[in-house]
Parts: sequence; C-alpha cells; structure tokens
Amino acid sequence: MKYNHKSVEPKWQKIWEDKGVFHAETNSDKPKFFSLIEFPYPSGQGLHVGHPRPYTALDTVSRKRRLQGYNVLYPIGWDAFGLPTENYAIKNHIHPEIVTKNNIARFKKQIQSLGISFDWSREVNTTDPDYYKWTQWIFLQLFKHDLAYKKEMAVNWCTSCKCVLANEEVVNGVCERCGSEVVRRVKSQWMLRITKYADRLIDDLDLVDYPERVKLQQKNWIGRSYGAEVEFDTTAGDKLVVYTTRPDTLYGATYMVVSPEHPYIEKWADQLKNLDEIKAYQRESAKKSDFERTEMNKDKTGVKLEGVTAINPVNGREIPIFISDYVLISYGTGAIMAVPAHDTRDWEFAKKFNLPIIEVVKGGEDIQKEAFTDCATGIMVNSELLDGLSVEDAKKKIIEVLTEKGIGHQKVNFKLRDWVFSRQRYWGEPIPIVKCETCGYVPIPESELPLKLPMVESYEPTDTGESPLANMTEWVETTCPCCGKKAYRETDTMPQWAGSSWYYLRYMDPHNNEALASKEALDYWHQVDWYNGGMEHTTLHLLYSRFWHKFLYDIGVVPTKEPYAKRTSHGMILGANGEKMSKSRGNVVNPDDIVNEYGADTLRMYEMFIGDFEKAAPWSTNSVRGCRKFIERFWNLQDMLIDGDTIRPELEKDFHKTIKKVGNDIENIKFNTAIAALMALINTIYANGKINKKELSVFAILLNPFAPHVTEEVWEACGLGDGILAEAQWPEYDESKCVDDTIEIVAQVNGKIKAKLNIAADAAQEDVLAQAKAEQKVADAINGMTIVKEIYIKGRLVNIVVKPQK
RNA sequence: GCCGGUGUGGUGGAAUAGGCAGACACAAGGGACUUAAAAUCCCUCGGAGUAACAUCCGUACCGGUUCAAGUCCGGUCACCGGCACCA
Repeated sequence: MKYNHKSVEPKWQKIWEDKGVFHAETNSDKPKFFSLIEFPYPSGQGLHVGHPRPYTALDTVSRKRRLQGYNVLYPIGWDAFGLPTENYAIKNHIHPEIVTKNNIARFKKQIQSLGISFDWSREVNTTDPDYYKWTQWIFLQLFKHDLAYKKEMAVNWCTSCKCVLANEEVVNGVCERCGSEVVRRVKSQWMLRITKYADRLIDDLDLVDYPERVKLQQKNWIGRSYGAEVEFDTTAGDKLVVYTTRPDTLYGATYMVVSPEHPYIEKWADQLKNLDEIKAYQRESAKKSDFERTEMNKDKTGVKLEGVTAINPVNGREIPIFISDYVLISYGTGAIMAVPAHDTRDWEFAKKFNLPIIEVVKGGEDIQKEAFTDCATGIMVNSELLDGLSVEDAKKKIIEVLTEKGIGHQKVNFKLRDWVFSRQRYWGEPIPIVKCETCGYVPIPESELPLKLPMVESYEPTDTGESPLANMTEWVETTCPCCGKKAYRETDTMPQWAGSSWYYLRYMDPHNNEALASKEALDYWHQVDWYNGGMEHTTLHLLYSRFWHKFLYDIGVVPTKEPYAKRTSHGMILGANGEKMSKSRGNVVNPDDIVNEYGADTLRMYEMFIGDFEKAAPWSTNSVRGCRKFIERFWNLQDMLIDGDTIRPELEKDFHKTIKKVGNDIENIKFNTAIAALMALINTIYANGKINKKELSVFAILLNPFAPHVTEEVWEACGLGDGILAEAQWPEYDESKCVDDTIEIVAQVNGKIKAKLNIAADAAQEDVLAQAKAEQKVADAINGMTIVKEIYIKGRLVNIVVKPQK
C-alpha cells in the first residue's frame, strides 16, 4: 500500500489536538522541561521554509523528552506589535488589529500543518490587552525603581519610519528594518537604565550555557573597559577630566582633545580667541550624522583652542587643547588626553597638526613612523617614577599615585548606552504615564491597567515627530492620579522589543489576571531550559530580556537570575541559488507547497537533514525527494514484518549503536547525522530482508521525534500498541552491545596503508603486529629494512616505522 | 582596522580525543523489471594512471611539529557574521 501523507498527517494532528496530548501541566511528578523557540512576528507574507527549522529542531528535542518521561512545556505565541503591520494597515486602510488577527490566523494554520507539538492552550499574543497589561505593569515597576526616565537627547530618527530607533536598531547608519537613512534629532524620550545592569549582564554569562560566540558578542557590545579618570588643570581654572585605559602613558600626553559638544566650549567662550573658528567647526560636525563621522575616520580634523591650555599633572608641562569630532561626547567624559606615541588615532592627529610625539613605552619600532600600542611587551621610559616597569605594573602604580594626590582614580567604562524606549507610532503598547503640570511624570494606578490603545481614525506617522496618538485629544487629556488636576497622557508607545522581553514568563501561566504569572507557576517552571533563536537577536532581544529578567529577579518576581539556562542558534535557510530568501530575489519557498506535495514529515526530515543546524544551508527540492524516499522506505517496512519480541542477534549491534548515536546527536544539535544513522540502519534492515515487531517498534520510536505522523500510523497499522505518544519510552542502549568483538583495523608501514586486518577487539599488541607482518604487502614493505618503531592504536591501526638498513 | 567563524567530490554535507578522508543523501551514468514510461531494485561515481590490479596525487595556499595532520602550530588568501575614532 502506498503511503498517503494527505490522509495520515491530518488524522494524527486531529487526534493530538482532541486529546490535548501536548498540554503541559503546572506541577507534576515528572521532571519538567521548558523548551522555547523565538515566537514569530506574524507578517503578511506568511511562513517561509526558514521558520520551521528551529521549530522542528526543538520539537524533536521536546518529543524525545516526552518519550523520556518529562513534563514538557513547548509553547508558541505571537510577537505582533510593530511597524510592518502598521505600515500595511496604513497602505491598505485596514486597522492594524484586523491585519494582526488575519496574519495570526494564517500563520497558525501553516504552523499547525507541520505537526509541531506546541501547547496551543498557552498561546500568547503581545497585542492582547490581557497580555500587555503586564508589559505595562513591568514598565511601571521599572519607573518606580528609577530605571525608566525621560530625557531630552539626540536620538536616531528613521526618516522613513518617522520614528526613533534604539542604538541596536541602527545598522551601518541606516534603519535595521527598512534600510532608510537615520539622522540625529533632539527629542524627549523614555529611557531604560540598562547600563545599571552592564556588569551583571557580562558577569552572569558564566551562569548560562550559551554558544561562546553569543557570549562574546554580548560582551563586546556591552564593551566593559578598565581605566582611570584623571583631572587636568587648565588656565581657564576649570579642571578637565578625561577617561583613559592607558593611565601608564600619562607622561606621553602631549595635548588634549574635547568633543565638539563639550560644555566647556560654551563656558570658556570669553577666553577663546578663535571662537568663530571653533563655532564653525561645531556647526560642521553637528551637521554630520554619526555615520558620516565614522565613515571619514581616516581623515582627522580639528581646531586648536586659542587662549586656554592644560597642565599635564605629572610633569607640569603646558599642553594645548583641541576640539575634534574623533572624540565622542557620549563615551567617557567627552574629553581625552592624547598620547600620540601609543595610540593610533592620536598619532594620526599629531602628525596632521605637527604635535610632539613622546615615547613612554619602549619595545616598538620608530615612534615617528607608527604608534606602538602593544600593552603586553613594552617597558616604561621617559616617565620618571614609572621607568622600567611593565605596562601592567605602571598602570597600577600611576593609579595609586593619582589617587593619593586626589587627582585621579580607577574607573570602569562601558560602550553600552541606555535603551531608548519610546516610539512615535501607533501599533505598540501605550506607555502608562501621564504628565501633570504640578506633579511631573506620574504613573497611572496599577488598577487602571491595561491602558488600552484607543481606536483612531488615522494612525499615520507625522512629520512633526509626534505619535499618531497625539491627535486623540479625548484620550490624551486626562486627570492627574496624584493631584486630580488636568494632565496629559504619554502618546509615544513602547518598542517592539517590550512584549518579547518577558513572554516566556507568560507561557508559565498565560491566563492569570492577578499577576504576570503565579508564584506557583514561576517556582515550578523556574526558567527556560533550552532556548533556540537567531544570532541576529544577540544584542537586541536576548540582551533586553536578560535585563528585564534581572530586574524582575531584583524585585522578587522571578526566582532565577537568568531567563534562559541554555541557548542554541540555528543557521538560515537560503534560496536554491545560495542567496538569502526574499520576495525580491524570487527564491522564496513556501512550506505549504512542500507539505502539500511531500508531507510535513518529509519537510521536517529535510529541514533537519539539510546540514549543520548552526550553519546556513541552501534549499534543494531534489534533496527533499530523498527524504520522502526514506519515509516511504520506512513505511514499506510493514511488508517485511515478522514476529519477534526481541531484537535479533544479527541486528543487535546496529540497533544499539543507532540508539546511542541518535540520542546523543539530538542532544548535541547534530540532527543531520542522527538522521544519517537512521538511514544507515534502514539500509541494513533492507539488506537483511526482514524486520520483527520489536525492531520495528524501536525504529519507530527513534524516528518519531523527526517524523511523528508516519511513525504513529505504522505503529497503529502493525498493531504495536496504543500509540507511541501514549505508551512508548525512549529506548535505552547497552554499551556492551555497541562494541564489536571483531573489528577491522588498518596496517600501515611508514604511515601508508598496506592491508586491512580483522582482529579480536581485545587482541594483544604482539598478536596484532604478528598478524600485520604476516600480510604479504606488509612483509614486502618491511623486507630488508630496519624496524624503528611499532605503533598499535587499539581499535584503529598498526603502523610499522622502518628505515633502510645500513 | 579590531574580534569571531568558515574554506573537504558535480551538489548538501560526514569524519568522538591527531589514527582508513568523502559516512548519509542529492545529481549524473550504466543495468534489471516493463510493450513503454513512472516507481522500485542493483552497480559505478575525488583526480591521474591501468585491460584490470598496482602505484601516485588530493581536505583554500605556503611552511612546521609528528610514526601519523582535514584536525595541532606559524604565515598567506578568500568568503561570512559582529564591532567600528569607545580613548
């Protein structure tokens, strides 16, 4: 009988749904396992074949865990606020709420056709007021703990989205989402103090099992550096404070640079003789976007401040002060001491402005030709009390001296900036704050949550930089919860990243109206055991949600310091031409077509077999057929079925080895080789010509996490029992049955293969060597030679090293 | 520029801890079955070389360590990702 996926797959999906077999229980005698995939953004385009890769991978893990007796929570939901939906709504004059609803319906239908074991009873939706009530609640807690604040500042403004972007959302000077130009704009914005958690976000990476590259990328993004702040006296009277990671080079500081935005320029205006020139330079650099400023990083520009100079505190030398845009106001103190001998940028600047270059660390080449920046090898010179010390020792010593004199101290700095949290758009969570003329920013009472998005006529963004909500006078005007006087609602909304920063917690208890999740549920589920997602979220979602989680831990809401115990990352699925799949490239494959023609099991198998899970791989419809062929070969095992309730001796080794390999490979996200092992086993079975009931049941269980529909169908058709999900257990392997008692090893002479030997696995070295030497080719090769060395690697090879006789 | 990753047949990719390079598939070619085709099954499949063996070469490139290197070390090139005047 031919395998018909079109009847088999919906049949089992209905059974699973009707019986609710994937519903996780909060509290159970079984051990718990919480597996999580990044919930999708329900876009208008529907699913493409990239989506099922992570879903299937963790489905395989989750199904295996269930067979191993775990209480598994594998949930899904919708990250549905955001710009694409809003833009689509504007273009087509449909309310974003409707668009979202339609997109979710389509996504849900598509995902359900894949037979993923999601617990649909726990589905969440970030745009549901019952959900965002708690997103707003968390924001209020942040506000109450002084981690949310409003600030007038220069922000990234996307000219096309007409909206502010977080630093993380600006890529190469353009908007991460739409690719349009990003300019600087001064606006009053809600900010979250993620910088307060910078140290812990780095240090606690030791507590989690993440890929090294993810940890490294987060560390680099947070950018912790150790250095010192040093005060320089100026002739203007004010002290100019700089931050440096190289306080050891203080004696080599031959000038100073302040950023164009530095407040001292204004303060010193009276004393600056070339104020016009300075002002012109300020205007020039203000015009440039950040991107332009970094683009031209080769060519240093600047203006010397005439009329004010500084004093190097260690040697009393008078040094000039410059203004230049290679110094950023947003990092450190916005001012630097320049040591051209040992910093590449300072060196370039000094060369251009003909400033003195004094070597204070010896060990490099000619300091006039190139800056010497190596910290590991140099020895201090021209530095009085530091002379002769290593760079490391000199740093310690000079910090001691500066601290003693009260003109400097140790200092840690971060590249991480606070998180710009407001967006001037409609389709996001309203920020639950009102502005009162007497009380300032006042949180709305928690009892009034959720603060629902009002229905508006027009949700088009405005050029003024105001949110579309600003026109809703009725909604905006309210009374102050504090004093009862007239007040105005905040009209900006939260960024897309808000709802996704805590969604995994909601899955633990998704219908709770009293709390974001009950204490009982939080204590039971604890944290996510295994989280898979894309590398592109490393410095966005993954970092943001770690920050929120740590805050919730601090205020006693969650019981763990980290949200995710383990993180893995999948590679992208590319088009058949090796390029990224996109509508414009015309290489998008729709999973519906594959499910329709070959079945969900085939699609799942192929997605797991396509290659190394962590790497990108191009789609190949031909290879999909290969997976379908394998499913059919499994189906046809029914025709070879014989009775038997133990694995026959001649197949015992193959089975035990496969059980071991498939199990280990799934744990190590080597799905491709797990499937290869199953293919190899089926080849062996076909060569044998028969399969008994026990063997078939073991094979079906091993294959079930990958191909759940066909395995259940065969199980039922062959009368193997009540069903894999209902009764089967993941098979155990017997290590002693995984080793062969006779093995084939290689006999080499001088590393060249001469023969293959069949030996007993526990054979003694001298026996193996004797057997090797008995081989004609080995004998020929060593005949007339002197044996220098004989090597026997158990179970692998023998190698006889010879040289000509003298 | 700095940090990280990758480079293996016609293709996707295997190779535990330095120990038989190319598992498992796809594609291609040949054969069986068939009136024929599809499906299925069997065989071949890195290169040179041979009637067939033998033999030699081969994991981006150059060099090194080792009895033995895809794997380790030093250098080069290419591609991918991240950061990018962060003092």
